Order: sequence, then structure tokens, then C-alpha cells
Amino acid sequence: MGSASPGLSSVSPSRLLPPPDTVLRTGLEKVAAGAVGPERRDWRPSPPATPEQGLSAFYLSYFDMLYSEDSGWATKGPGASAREEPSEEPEQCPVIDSQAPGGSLDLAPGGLMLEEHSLEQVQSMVVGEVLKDIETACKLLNITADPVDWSPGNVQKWLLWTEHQYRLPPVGKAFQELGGKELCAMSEEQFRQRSPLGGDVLHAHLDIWKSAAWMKERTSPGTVHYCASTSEDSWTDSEVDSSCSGQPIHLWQFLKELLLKPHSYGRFIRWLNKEKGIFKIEDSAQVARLWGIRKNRPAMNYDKLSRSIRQYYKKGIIRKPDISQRLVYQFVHPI
DNA sequence: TAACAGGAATAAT
DNA sequence: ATTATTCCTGTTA
Repeated sequence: MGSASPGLSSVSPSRLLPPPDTVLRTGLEKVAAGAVGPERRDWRPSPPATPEQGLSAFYLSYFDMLYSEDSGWATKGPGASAREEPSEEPEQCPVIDSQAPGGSLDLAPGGLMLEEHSLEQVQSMVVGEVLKDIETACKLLNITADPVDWSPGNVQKWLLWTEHQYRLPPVGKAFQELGGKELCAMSEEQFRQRSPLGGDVLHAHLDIWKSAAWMKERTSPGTVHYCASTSEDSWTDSEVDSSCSGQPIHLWQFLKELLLKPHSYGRFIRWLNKEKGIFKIEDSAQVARLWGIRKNRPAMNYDKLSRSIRQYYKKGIIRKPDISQRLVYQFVHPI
């Protein structure tokens, strides 16, 4: 759990950086507004996989994290460090699934759930989580945090990932050939022109990235950020860095990174037994798609991804668990 | 029907 | 040279 708190305390944007905080917050509000907005819900979730409303899930997922295992001040339940057993429903699902189709997010104006914690606390918490998620996405997509530096290819990756992550309507080629600089220069209106359906929300997301990059530059030009070597959970988060090491990422590294972010990817892949390294791919198509985005392999699918996993058998990196189950694999690991 | 196993050729680095 | 991708045949649940 340790990875969250140091990062947050070091960022603590609410007091340090009033202006960008508000910028980021307005971005979030825009995004959240998109979720509950009146006629925003024409599009259907592109994959039939889960019935989530993309954006509310986005906002909620951060809220959810405030109570999740690796959060700093989270109220730990009775079975705090208990294992994640092979039972159904990963921990974040109840929260996300609980949203009524009407978008009853009880958290913006009234703050119904915030009696015990000040709104500011929560906000800075959310901001911190946003920053962390952006960093994860950077590693995952192999792009820089600052959108201004993006190549057209990076822009496409970001678009694909954002659509996918937040279930936006597909934007297609609307932003083809645009570099990060041009993208950042575009107004919300221009976004809407290019992509009438989700352009505004996309713009809000980009706004968040821009603000985050801005903040990052202000706080720590030479980021050393949180590399807390939380010993508590053994090898799982030890040598997964994957981005600092140079070299193209390996599939097993990629899978571990997804596994490390159950808030974001727990619906696609999750641990069945973290100690033993047993994990299950819940949504093979989505995992393959993410992998394809990461490797710039648009034709990637689970058939091919799984072939790559099978190559690990003889190398002793991944194997099938003793009781073989569909979509379940195990990292062999001598720690 | 989708996941699984693994051979083989090719591509990417 | 290693690793991943692509395509394939055949098997399993």
C-alpha cells in the first residue's frame, strides 16, 4: 500500500499550487459533468463487456481509491491485509456498479459522503491520484507526461487509450496527423467540431493532462517521485519499472503493470493469488487491445497475445497454474 | 465457441 | 540472437 501516501504527501497540490489545482479541478468537473449531462449518454459503451458509464466510472474510480487498499488515509476494513481470494467481484466493482443509470453521483455539490473529511482533503487526494494515473498511463503507452511533446503517433495512442479507459465514443480519424502541440492549441470548440460526440470530454481530459504537466514542472523539475520500495508485498512491485530500463517492454512486464493498478484495470485482469503470482485475465479482448496500443500493433488480439504468453512457458517466466483454468496464468518466481 | 498447445515463418530490435 | 508477431493445425472444455 505504501506507494500512494508518499506520492500524495509530496504533491499535496491543494495548498502548494492554488491556480493549477483549480484548473485541474475544473477539468475534472467538466469530465464529471459529461457523465451526468443531459444528452451525453447517446453513445453506448463500445465493448459489450461491462455496463459502466464511462465518465462516471472515471470519477468514481478515483473516489473508490480513497477507500482502497493502497490509499494513505483509507479506512481499512476489518480484514485489512487480507488476501484477495479467488472469489468473485474485485473490490472496486461494488462501488462502480452501484451507480444508477441516472448518474446519481452524490459527491459533487452536497458532498453527502464527505462528512468526516473536508472537501479539500478529498480534492487534493483526487488530484494526487490523477497525477499517479497519468504517470501510469505514460509508462503504459510509452509517452511523455506533457502533451505538448507528443508526436502524432503519441496523440493517437493517447486518444485510443482515453477512449478505451473511459468508454468514450470512438473518435476515429478525427485527430489524425495532429501533433501534441497542435492538439494542445485547440479549443474545446474545435474539439467538438472534430468530434461532435465526445470532443468536449476529450478536451477536458486533455486539460487535465496539461494541468498535470504544468504542475509537475512547478513542483519538481527533476522529478524523483515516489519509488517507495514497499517491502510489504514482495516481488510484485519490485522490479516492474519497465520504463526506466530503456528497451522495449516485455509482455510479462506489461501484464504486471496492469496488475498493479486494479483501480484502472481490475476489470480486465486481476490477481487471483498475488502471493503465488496467479492472475486471471477477465477480459481478454481488452487486455489484448491495451497491449496492441502499447506496442503499436493494431491487429493484436488475444490469440496472438496468448501465444506470446505461451512462449514464456519454456523460459520459466509464466506458466499455467497447477489447476489449469481458462484465462488463468501464473508468474513463476523465485522471488 | 473460445481457450489452449505448440510448430513454423517472419518481423522487430 | 532474442523476443514478439503472425498464421496455422489440432485439441480441450
